[in-house]
Amino acid sequence: MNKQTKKLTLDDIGALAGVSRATVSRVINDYPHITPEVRERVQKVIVETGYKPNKIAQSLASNRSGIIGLVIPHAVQTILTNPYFLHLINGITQTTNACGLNLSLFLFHSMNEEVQMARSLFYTNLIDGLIITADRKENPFVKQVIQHDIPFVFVGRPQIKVPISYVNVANVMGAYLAAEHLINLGRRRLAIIMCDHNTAGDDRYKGFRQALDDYHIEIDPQRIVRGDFSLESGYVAMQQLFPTVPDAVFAASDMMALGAQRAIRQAGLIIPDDIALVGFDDLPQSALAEPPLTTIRQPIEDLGIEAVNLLNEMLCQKIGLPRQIILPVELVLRAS
Amino acid sequence: MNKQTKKLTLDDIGALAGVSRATVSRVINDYPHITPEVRERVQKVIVETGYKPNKIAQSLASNRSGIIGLVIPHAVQTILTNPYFLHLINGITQTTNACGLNLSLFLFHSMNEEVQMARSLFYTNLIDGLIITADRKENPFVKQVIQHDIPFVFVGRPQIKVPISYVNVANVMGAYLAAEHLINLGRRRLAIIMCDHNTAGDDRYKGFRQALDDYHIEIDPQRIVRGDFSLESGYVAMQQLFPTVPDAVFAASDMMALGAQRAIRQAGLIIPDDIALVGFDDLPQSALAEPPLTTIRQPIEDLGIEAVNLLNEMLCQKIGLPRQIILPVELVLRAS
DNA sequence: CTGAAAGCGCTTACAG
DNA sequence: CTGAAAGCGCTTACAG
Repeated sequence: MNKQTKKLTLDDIGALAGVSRATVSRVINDYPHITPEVRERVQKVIVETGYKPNKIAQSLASNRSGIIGLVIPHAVQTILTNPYFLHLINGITQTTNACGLNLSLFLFHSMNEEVQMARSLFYTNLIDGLIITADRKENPFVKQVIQHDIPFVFVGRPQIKVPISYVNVANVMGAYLAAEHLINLGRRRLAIIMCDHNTAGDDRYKGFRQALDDYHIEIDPQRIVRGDFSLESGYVAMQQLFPTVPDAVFAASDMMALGAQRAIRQAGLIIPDDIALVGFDDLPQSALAEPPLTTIRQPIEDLGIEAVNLLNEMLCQKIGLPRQIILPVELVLRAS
Repeated sequence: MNKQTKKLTLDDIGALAGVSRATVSRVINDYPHITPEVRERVQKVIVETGYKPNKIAQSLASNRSGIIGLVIPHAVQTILTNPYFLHLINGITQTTNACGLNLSLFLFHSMNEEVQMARSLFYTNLIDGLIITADRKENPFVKQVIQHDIPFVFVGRPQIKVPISYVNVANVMGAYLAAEHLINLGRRRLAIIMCDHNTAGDDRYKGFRQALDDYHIEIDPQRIVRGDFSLESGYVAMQQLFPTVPDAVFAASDMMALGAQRAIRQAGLIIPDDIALVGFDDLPQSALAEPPLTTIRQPIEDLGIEAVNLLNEMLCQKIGLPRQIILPVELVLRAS
């Protein structure tokens, strides 16, 4: 059955339909000026034979592979515990599937691997464009990619002065909303578990401070502690915070908030009675936490969708200048 | 700079090195019989120019794209909450990177998408081989893929009678170990939260029953309840179990165990004093649970590594017949 | 509107 | 050991 049939080519279809291979190619590529009857005849043969063009040959001839790469710089620790990437990939694949694009995954496990693979990414003509996650401030890909003429879109704001295309969520606004909410709750001894490993952390810190400024609330420097976005670091950070007796804590990520929550529980304190707690991300587990975590929801899946759409427009030459897309966030009220 | 340089071709390198393009191709592909000096001269030019072969052209000429596809049938719910896939992808990319293979991701969001994309997967010559996750018993890909001549490896045991290649963990043995551990703890009122959505669930149930048989322990049918591998389902299942007063529960997945754990805590019971609880998977969050969850660790990352290696051998024609690889699991002692 | 032909950048028998 | 040449299966000016 299928196993024996030789692979059909454009010429075969042309012969069967009584036209040239050029014409078959044109109907496949929706070239407009074709006599309707001819088009129909060809399409009939294509359907009957189940012909599918050889994508590799198409790529070589058209200089377009239809493959985009998702680059996740080495951050294994993060990726393995963080559902963020799953949501992102979900949004991305949804959109590539819809656009007829192929998604190639470049996940690096060491700095070395990163450097090695970068070259083959840029030079081998396999990939039409790149979506790159901006996970750290010092992202070597940022510098490398802008020196080449491969189209790319960052997910998250990269730390760089030149204008480039990226999609991001409103981190500053989100943190502002979180702080404002805590203030509206009547809390005044606000604390923050921040993280300055990437620009998202920076922006969230900025939004938090902005809200305090706007509401003329002072913050004790002792109530500003750092984590690394992980649950463990949130746990430790919260313990550093206890001596300062905060009545409200904003954790710059849900994972850290979940860690803080555990420390709070173990200290015998009640959320939100003793300490109000707000996270950032709205991970699936946050809704399931005990008590459910109030947090800032960011539309991670949409980030993936928008990234692909933006890149796709760049590939179709519809866009010249770098473009930035900022997606809104929202406060999700739960325990606090 | 880089932006202006025209892309080099084999001919360019040949001209620069004073040899034909065929020779350059041969040194690039490590063809053995080449005069050392010629090889060196060519390699020098390649390094100096930073030449990288066009992969698309290589693919067309060699009929080998170097791209393998990871197919995740539509199971969005699962994938989004389950770190399993992240570990798997991590193992897979580690190995594809090392082998010089490219990984293309095929994640489906509906049955319809699955059917549509399947054809282009099989017929467009883009993909050399497939790694397919066997997430459900009714996996339409199983039937489709075996009708084509594309090499493939399943991750997990598919429900099918014909012999095919797959990598799997010792589910039966793992569940046996779990039950045996509970028995050794002196428990006799054993219960199981099972799931029959896929063969992993079946196998775990089987191993559990086997241990009970071997130790001549009866099980009250009321103590056999079902979930769907999710936390919520484990929570609900545990509540069904309370009336049967079990002193030990084996949950066929950590997510279900975590749900059960919550139900147990809310019922005011203590783990392991009142109820011993064992899960299966060893997710990152299981070690962080309160109390830490005793579970069966499965080497998910290794599953990815072995899958790629097996597929790669198939692609290199080193292997003819279908092969099955079963990776060991181990009991991880924590609270229970 | 359609076809003949060149070309995309490689690989690989076939000679020598 | 190395080169000339054909070929992989498409796309796309160029004519007509």
